[in-house]
Amino acid sequence: MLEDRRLAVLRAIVEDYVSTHEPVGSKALVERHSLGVSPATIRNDMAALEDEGYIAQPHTSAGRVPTDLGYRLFVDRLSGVKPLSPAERRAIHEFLDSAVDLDDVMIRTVRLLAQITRQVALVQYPSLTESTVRHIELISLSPTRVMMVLIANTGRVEQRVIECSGPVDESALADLRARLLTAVMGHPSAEVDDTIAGFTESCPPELRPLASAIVATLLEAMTERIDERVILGGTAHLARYGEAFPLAIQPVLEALEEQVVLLRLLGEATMSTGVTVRIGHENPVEGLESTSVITARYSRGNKTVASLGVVGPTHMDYPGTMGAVHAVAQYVSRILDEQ
Amino acid sequence: MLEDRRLAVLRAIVEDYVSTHEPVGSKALVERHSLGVSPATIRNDMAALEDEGYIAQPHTSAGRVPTDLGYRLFVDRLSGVKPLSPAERRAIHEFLDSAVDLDDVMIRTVRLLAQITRQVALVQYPSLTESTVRHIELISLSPTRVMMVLIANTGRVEQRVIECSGPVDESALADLRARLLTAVMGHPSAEVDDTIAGFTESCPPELRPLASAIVATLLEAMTERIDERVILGGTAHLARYGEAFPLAIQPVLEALEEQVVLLRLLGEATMSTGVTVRIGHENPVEGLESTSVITARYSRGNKTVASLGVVGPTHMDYPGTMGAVHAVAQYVSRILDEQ
DNA sequence: GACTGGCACTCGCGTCAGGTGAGTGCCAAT
DNA sequence: ATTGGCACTCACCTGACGCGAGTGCCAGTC
Repeated sequence: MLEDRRLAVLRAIVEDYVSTHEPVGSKALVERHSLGVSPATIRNDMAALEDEGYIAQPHTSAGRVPTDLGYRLFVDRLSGVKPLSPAERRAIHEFLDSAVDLDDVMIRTVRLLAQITRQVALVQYPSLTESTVRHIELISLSPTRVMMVLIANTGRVEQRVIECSGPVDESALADLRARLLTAVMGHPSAEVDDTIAGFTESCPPELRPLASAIVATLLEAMTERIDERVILGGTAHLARYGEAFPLAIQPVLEALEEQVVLLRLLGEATMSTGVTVRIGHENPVEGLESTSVITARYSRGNKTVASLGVVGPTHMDYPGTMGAVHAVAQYVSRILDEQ
Repeated sequence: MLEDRRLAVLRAIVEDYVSTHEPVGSKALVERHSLGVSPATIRNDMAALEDEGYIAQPHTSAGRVPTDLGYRLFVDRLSGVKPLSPAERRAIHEFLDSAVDLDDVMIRTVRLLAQITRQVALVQYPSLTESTVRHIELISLSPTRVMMVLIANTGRVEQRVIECSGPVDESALADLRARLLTAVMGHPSAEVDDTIAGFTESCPPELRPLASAIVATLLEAMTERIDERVILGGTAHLARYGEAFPLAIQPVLEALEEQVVLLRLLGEATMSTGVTVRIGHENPVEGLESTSVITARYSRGNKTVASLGVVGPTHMDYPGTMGAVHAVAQYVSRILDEQ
């Protein structure tokens, strides 16, 4: 009972602080929420919450502000995931449905997510490891240069140029292409390592130098570039906070420019299902200590392929943002399935 | 003579203001630059410069600050383009030389440019119109879906998926591919419109439906997506200005998120040679009224293919930035030529 | 034992006055 | 044309002051 009200107070504090961005005091709290008790009682609860580390005062004689720990408790126990309105769902659907190819889906997704959450949005391209090889094409650019185009079933395309030691004729290339296709087509990229193991040796001797160059490039494309691309949108929202807030935007912008960082943010979401929330210091990335990151995985069929999410100040609307991220991830999965 | 000194004063004001970011007064001016006259004289010159609109006072009893017009005069008549140091040139060369493909060249370029100018950098992908078609590949993804991959001599690759009304067999596809190649290979993309004019009719009747779908997609890829991609780097530099400066970063970030805007910035550079500078209100883009944009074209062979540049506050180091943009454009051209 | 009203205390913040100094415009003198 | 001198203007800093929101604590009540 007592415990219950304390949690209700915490919830009220988080909600008020998120909407006003100002420290919230006991009096304002009883006015805005019908808690049925007096400010003095609230003060006692607040003191307890502060002892336990869920809230803090910026300075004596100021209201309370939730700590990272407070947000954590709020997210874990006090709030659900706010579903989007039917109108919003419809808007998402229409917006994403008119995408023409994978690039377009990704770009539209990142814009959409930034727009509805009013935060910085991140979208990771479908990963090659989780996808299967749909086609490999070898195209001769010049006598000694071959371009390899790798197409995954997610629609993603990787291209690589291979420099050959000697001239390559078209028929050899066609032969190799056919052999490669039977070796890897339909296999998950992750297995290509294995399926391609004896490939070079299985070719006639005169093709082997080229074959081994191609295999090397293929493996490189498969492993090194995995998950490589993340796109970013809505960075302008970072500047919306009227300065002064504990959100110096420079380190955040710097962090967001590093692909590696973005990949860590999206990749380390452990929960395989649902929405992952990382709050303030829980973030593994320097520069993002005062931001929260909300991510969700999206999938193709029943395979998880990649993640998307948003980055915003710790004092964000968690239920709403989580709902939006979740919904967008679902819709992206649906779009990918349709293709 | 008198005219000469006035210009020298303007130059000194611009230089001081750029380095200190504080309004510059007559006394400080004679101290820092050996102008050989007294502060009072300088004050007269300043009054004249103010009348002519080259400088302004933020408020009475403050020093002077250059206006957009002042910077314009400075750039046009008072400053050259500062060449980079040999060390910098070497660094550029090494950094760009290790790029492995076109994407890599672009990404490295934008990072490099952002780093050496300490501004926001823009790099446009080589345009298709200015390039020639090196290869077209048709790949069947499923019985009714064909992917077209278009490769330009710049290394740029465009892919499109074509939905067919009925099933397509491999041999028909191979036939079409061969016909397409003879029709457009080696032609500048701009001419493809013409060279492809009678293509559909030249095919045997049973291929025509597919042929016309492919031609439509090809033309669309050629025209609609022309120049489409610009990449951005170093946005964190925007946050470097200690607030308060007449550079509200939110509108700038918003403007920079629009591909259309970026393309206008890079595309409208009229001078075909050298470096283009657009200062403050000269910018055609809303949100960038208090920034300057410095761009240069880069080329492949002797054909201009696209532009790159930087965006920064009007009070930037023009000679240095112009030098850097120019040098990077040159190096990118060289890299493209080598490929 | 939980809740409440009352009360003294803290301290950030906005306002105001006064002083300082950089910078200016003007003018008479050279 | 240039210069030194001089009065004037403001932005900015500083310290004093009062206000008010918010707190912690305590004694009293149900």
